[in-house]
Amino acid sequence: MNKNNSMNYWLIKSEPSTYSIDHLKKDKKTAWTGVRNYQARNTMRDLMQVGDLILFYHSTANPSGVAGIAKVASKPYADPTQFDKNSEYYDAKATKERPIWILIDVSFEKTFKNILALEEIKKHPKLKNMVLTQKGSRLSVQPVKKEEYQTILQMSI
DNA sequence: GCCAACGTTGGC
DNA sequence: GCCAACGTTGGC
Repeated sequence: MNKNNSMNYWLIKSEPSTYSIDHLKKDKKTAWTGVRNYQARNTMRDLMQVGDLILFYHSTANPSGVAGIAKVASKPYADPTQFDKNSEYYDAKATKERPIWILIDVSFEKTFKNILALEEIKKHPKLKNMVLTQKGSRLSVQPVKKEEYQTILQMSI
């Protein structure tokens, strides 16, 4: 567990055709279901803390980019879809006693006036080392440095 | 639609 | 434990 009380920053990806920032705005809060990657799971389980701020990223979109801000709204708990036989995220190896997939709730914070396109993010010298802009990076839940977060916010105005 | 890069699976 | 094959992600 992360014992340090300072705020951390994150980025989560979603395809807007499946779940966009507008969906989150309408729902106000949602369980971030369906993450089936261990590294992303570990980030949600071990590192994210209630109140941390999250860049909400639209992938496979026109354009792809950061669409707004969300917030960590719960402690980690078992992703209910792993137990649901009718869900595309069902995992036969998971049990209630030993869940495999852990998630957090995310709540809506704000939508950017304009999507901050990946192209713009890649151009900015301060964002060269973001996990997002690394070649081949596919992580759907990833850490963002405070400086990177602040740079993104400034660019979004 | 293409395809590079990545993570996972499973044979050995 | 290695690594080829496969499925997925996600930019373009």
